[in-house]
Amino acid sequence: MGKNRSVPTLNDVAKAAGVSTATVSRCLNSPDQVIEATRQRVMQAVESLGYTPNFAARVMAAKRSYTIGAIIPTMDNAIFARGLQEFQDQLRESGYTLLVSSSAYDPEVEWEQIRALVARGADGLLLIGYARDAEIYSYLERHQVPSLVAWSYDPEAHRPSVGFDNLNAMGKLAQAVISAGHQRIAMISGQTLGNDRAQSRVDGVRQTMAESGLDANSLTLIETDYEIEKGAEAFQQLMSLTPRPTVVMCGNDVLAAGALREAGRLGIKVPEQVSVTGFDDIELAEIVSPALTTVHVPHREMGRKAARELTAMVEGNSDGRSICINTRLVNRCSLARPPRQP
Amino acid sequence: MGKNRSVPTLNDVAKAAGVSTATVSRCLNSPDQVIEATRQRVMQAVESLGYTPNFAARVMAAKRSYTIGAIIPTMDNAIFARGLQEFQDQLRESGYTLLVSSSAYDPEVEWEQIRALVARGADGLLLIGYARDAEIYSYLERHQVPSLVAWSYDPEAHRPSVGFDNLNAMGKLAQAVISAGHQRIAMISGQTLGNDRAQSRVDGVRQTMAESGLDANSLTLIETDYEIEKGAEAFQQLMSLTPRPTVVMCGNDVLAAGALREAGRLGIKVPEQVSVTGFDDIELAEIVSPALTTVHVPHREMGRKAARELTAMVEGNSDGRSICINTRLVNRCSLARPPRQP
DNA sequence: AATCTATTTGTAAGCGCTTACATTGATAAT
DNA sequence: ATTATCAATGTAAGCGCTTACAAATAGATT
Repeated sequence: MGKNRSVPTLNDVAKAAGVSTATVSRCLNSPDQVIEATRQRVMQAVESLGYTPNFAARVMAAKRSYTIGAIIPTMDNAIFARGLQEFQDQLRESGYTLLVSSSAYDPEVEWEQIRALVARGADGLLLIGYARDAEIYSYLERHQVPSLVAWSYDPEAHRPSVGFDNLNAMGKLAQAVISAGHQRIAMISGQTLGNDRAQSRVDGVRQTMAESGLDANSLTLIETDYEIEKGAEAFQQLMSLTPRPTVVMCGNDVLAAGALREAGRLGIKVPEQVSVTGFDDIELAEIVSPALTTVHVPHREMGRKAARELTAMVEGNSDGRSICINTRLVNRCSLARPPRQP
Repeated sequence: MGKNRSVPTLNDVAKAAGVSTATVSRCLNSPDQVIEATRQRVMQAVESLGYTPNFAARVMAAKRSYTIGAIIPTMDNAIFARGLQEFQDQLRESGYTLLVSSSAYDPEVEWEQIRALVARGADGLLLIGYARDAEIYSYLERHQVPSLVAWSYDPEAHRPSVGFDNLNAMGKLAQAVISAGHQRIAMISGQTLGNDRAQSRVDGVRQTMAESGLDANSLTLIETDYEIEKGAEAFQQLMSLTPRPTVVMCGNDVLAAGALREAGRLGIKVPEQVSVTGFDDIELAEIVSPALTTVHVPHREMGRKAARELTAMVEGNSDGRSICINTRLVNRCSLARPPRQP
């Protein structure tokens, strides 16, 4: 009641309960080491003082934070949302808190965020894609913070990751495109610089073209940011080419949605005049019209498995395995045979 | 070199540079208190040891973290993404780091996240909407953590907020709906329990109906989660009613997108047979077809202003003002006059 | 030359918690 | 009864940093 109005500490609780701070700490962290009667007294004191442990102090003393950090390139569209939500839910079940920050696709910012999270005592980190300065990985190693790569899976990379094979997934889609009869293929990709996922998707298309006897160099490629608006702009450029490509493969559904919007605006019929494909199968893909033919990525499954793997690493139960998540083609309406040659 | 492989501390740096820890600390935090020569020596030591300050220790000693926390209801769709991105960018400019967590629209989880963020030393908190247990606010007060409400603005609530007037905004849209001639109005709302934004939007419609001489009780209301799928389900229910509503006003664009998708599936023409409206004007609104008539919320402006206000509060330059952001109607294609009575 | 002032640096006391180790008391084994 | 064993609790040493205060040094002022 008439007590000091400032935030109560462990010490205050100890005094109120007539025990030592050690006992209070034990009540909170390993209750079975404390006898029932004492525990009740302590908990009552905790309750009545409205005590909440100070995290900074706890982290410092215990060198453990039960916090996992994730740095994603952007929150601005739904690409990472679903997977991350599942990641968080799974972590919560295991008693971890997830802290997220976004790097806006800027490596400098990402560096900064990583330091911030590590300095804050994150027990582990989720990173998107492999491509980043080696210095970052050695920094993490020095600080003994386990990290897991997600959204990418590359058997060659000897670094734990839970993701999917971007190259093959896009390759399969390209296969479908080519078997539909397309030869003049264009692609709107995200920036490939520092983005292995984007790069692999481009490579996937090229590789499949080559395997199908097409000239991989004939791929018309535009790189741009992953934004609807940018997808629209790129599509417009592509449509002004002669001869026009008969299909526009997009690096993800967001770009494809932009392309589709622009097609509507230009009065170009999809898929009758031009086919368009996406990647990710986020909700958007089903909503646009025509609905997108795209690659389905089981984001939730990825999030769940990533959470399991990362907690295992943090708790010393795993050195970091890699898990490949299977993607699959989703045939909807935006891909068809090319129009008859005029 | 042959040094100890563990993480370097302030002390290590001090020794390496031949100064006291205080001097090193000053180099890092208020460089102008240290003479040039010393500073260089210290910075060199910092560099060569690869030193990064331990945040927990710093927070504990300084009682200041330069961290702002935000708890949003969901990351699963784009409603909060744009505003939050701008919020973060603005904070970064002022030297703050943003940590985000999502509550999945669950008050318990929100409570937990708030505690987590406060315990982690967040200097201030951004919360979405007013509606939450009074206990939370008093907890924040006791811990002296300034908090700012966003996405809502209610002159009656005497609590700092940067947001928009949900009631009026939706009221204006209802006005447009009614002047187009609609009388059988249905609404698909988000859950109103514990969500003042959703509640206000419903109230806005009802109030305007009453003012326009319609019976506010005649509003057919379905409450559901803010998901595309749910919007679709609700729309289907609504369409099986007799007489059918002539317009379906949705609590946000996500629900509206679901409604539109379902309309397509059912072969119901929008807006010829039924009109549909949204709220938020996220990118989705422009992409669906027909493009949504909706309420435009300047999310970036809100994010920016919220960041400014919250940092001012944290730095003691403001006791927390409230700022009202103006919304505006966006007329696109999904709202038209009701069909002639059959 | 003596004194004062301002600037730069050092000393050391915490910040609130965890945990290794010491202590206590009770029960079991001899 | 004596000793060994064990569970419950207490004692106190940090964890890595900031900052009030003290000390030292160098000019400026008289």
